[in-house]
Amino acid sequence: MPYATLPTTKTTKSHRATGRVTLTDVAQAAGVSPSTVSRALRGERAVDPALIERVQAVSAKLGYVPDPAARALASQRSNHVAILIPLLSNALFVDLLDAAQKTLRASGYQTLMGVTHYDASEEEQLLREQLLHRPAGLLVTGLDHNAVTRKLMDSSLVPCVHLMDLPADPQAVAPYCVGFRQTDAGSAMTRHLLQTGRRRIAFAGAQLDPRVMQRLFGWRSALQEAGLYEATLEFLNPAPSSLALGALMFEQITQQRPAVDAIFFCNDDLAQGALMAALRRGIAVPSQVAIAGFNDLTGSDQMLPPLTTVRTPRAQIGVAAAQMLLSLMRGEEPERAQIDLGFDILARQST
Amino acid sequence: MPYATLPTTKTTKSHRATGRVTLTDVAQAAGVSPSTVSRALRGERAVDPALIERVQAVSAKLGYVPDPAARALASQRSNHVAILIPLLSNALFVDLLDAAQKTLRASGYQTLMGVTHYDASEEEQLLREQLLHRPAGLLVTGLDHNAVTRKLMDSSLVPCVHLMDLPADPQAVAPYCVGFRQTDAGSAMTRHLLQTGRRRIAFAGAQLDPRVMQRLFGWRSALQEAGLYEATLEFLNPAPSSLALGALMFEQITQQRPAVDAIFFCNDDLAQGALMAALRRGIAVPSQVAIAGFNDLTGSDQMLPPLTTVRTPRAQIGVAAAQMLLSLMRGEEPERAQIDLGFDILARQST
DNA sequence: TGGCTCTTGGATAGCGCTATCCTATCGACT
DNA sequence: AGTCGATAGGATAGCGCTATCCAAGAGCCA
Repeated sequence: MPYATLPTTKTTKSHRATGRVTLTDVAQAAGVSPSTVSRALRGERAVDPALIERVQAVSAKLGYVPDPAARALASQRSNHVAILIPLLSNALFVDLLDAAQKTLRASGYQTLMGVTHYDASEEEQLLREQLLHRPAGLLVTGLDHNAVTRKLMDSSLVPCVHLMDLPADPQAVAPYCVGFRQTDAGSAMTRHLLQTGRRRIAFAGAQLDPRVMQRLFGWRSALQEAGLYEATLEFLNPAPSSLALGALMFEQITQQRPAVDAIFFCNDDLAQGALMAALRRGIAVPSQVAIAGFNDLTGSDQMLPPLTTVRTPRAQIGVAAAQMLLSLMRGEEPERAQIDLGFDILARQST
Repeated sequence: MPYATLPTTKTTKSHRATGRVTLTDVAQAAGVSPSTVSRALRGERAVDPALIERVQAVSAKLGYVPDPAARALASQRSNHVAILIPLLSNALFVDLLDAAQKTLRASGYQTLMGVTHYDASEEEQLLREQLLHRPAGLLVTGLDHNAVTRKLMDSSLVPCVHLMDLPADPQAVAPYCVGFRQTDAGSAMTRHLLQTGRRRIAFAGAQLDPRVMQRLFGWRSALQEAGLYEATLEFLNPAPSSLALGALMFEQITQQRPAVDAIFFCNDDLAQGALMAALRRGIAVPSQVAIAGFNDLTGSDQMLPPLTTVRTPRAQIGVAAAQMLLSLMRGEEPERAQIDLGFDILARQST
């Protein structure tokens, strides 16, 4: 092994030695070149199986761990995956984050979280910062981004998967998406309410992000089909969702439109608040007014009465999107650019 | 400007050129050395103010942005701050994360999140991974860690602030902590229940993490002081907290010990579930049994009746801890190693 | 004026890897 | 045999920055 006998025993430490076990240390101990160690440990190119084993053994013995910064600098790729979500105050996105993060970590990726607060320019800024770290992949919520953001995503060449939404065209070959059809979910719930005999079905939406708007469109089209749509049945409030806002909206709706016999809230936070308000007011649910929510958040099954809602596969979306991203990062082409994970109508006692 | 006239106009691009605007580009354009650019932009050492201005102008014109990987490699310090929290399924920690993340980002730090699932060895593994990125700082939840984890934290020399808990000794000079006294909060709530005339006050705890245990100790000591402590008033369940579990525990307690006139739940998830269970069962709160929670989570004020709870300053803890960490990362010594942000008893109608 | 420190800018060697180019070897096929 | 291509290992130049050492000049005092 000629390599080990080269003048490698320099005892004069550099003036910037860090004490870290480096790839070169492993190479010397194993009697091979740094290139070989690098290749053996990364499974890059063809390396003699016996050598791979030797290198792995030596590397384990020395406790060698690659330096991510050096790797990122040399290869122009880090082991970070950036994920952009609108809010941490909505359990929906936290579940998404949790699932994606867990899946990515299992494959050795670090998650860089960015919170956009539903602000396109903040999203742009965050993306800019995160691209500096040359992430190996990108997970972003939704399909609506400003032009600069889209351009950044495209020109960075970083693999990217969109969460929650699907493009209108089911045959689209781009972009990569994992989610479900918000519009369909909106009309499905509305149809469920129609089936239970409701005729004046209000829609209550907060935050008014793209997904809420799609649910609104779904509700509209279902009501229009039934010939029961009225613009005054729409109650929209741009404030963030909360139980308190749900309670407030419930009181507004029941006062302004006493004839309303069902309210479809754009998410469970609002609906839970409405149920509590109904209890306080002594308004019977569902006999006086039916209440439906969206997302099946924790606690919705514990309400009085238990809340009818749409169960959305958010954890599955996080996992599937992470898996799709992992395959993209391996350079593979997923069979489908879009994955529709569907939804379920959970008909409980509030409707 | 001699520097600009050096043989710097080599048009033969390297075979690995990345197209990025580098510090060297800025140096050439500004007619100074790379060292000067580096120093001018980082505010390191003394640099002629006029030069600083020129460098900044040139750097802005060229759109120069430092490469974090190169920086991390050269300086052995990244702009990452690692934060370890037990769970994402508990809003408490998400609020903490949100606040800390926001504060750190405003100062140019990227947050690396790690979820320990209350598992000491998972915490150790996460810390190990995160230390590889040579974080500039560390935020960890709680003071209880296994020996290896503590050793890793110490020997890494990375500034570290602990969240939520405070050491028993109020005069301790280490470690750095931001939180409040869980034990005191536990006894304060118990005393509040005693003041409202309750005599048989049960404690219901889930998850049984160190903070829950401290609240338990606080409850115990307050009851012992009042001469009302009985071991059979303790109801502990290691499962994670949830509304459903709260409902279950409420039913168990009211069945096993019908004479109990108050239940102090270790957190609001459980307490909210208990309130809903009471509604379902027709058990009057607070007249038959008082119910108290902990943390003042979202929705607790919307319950029927509104939930008495302990308002904990979790967002403030996140901000203050991040600020303390920022000053430590600047090399400053905080005036106090511990910051006690206290708590409030929110006496609402459930007690 | 000589020698001293104190400032300020420049030169350069890494930080620890990977990408790229090169070389040696081995078959396989003319 | 001779050529060619494929395979597997080695050598080395960066990746883009910062830390360290140096040098030149300024200011100061005896």
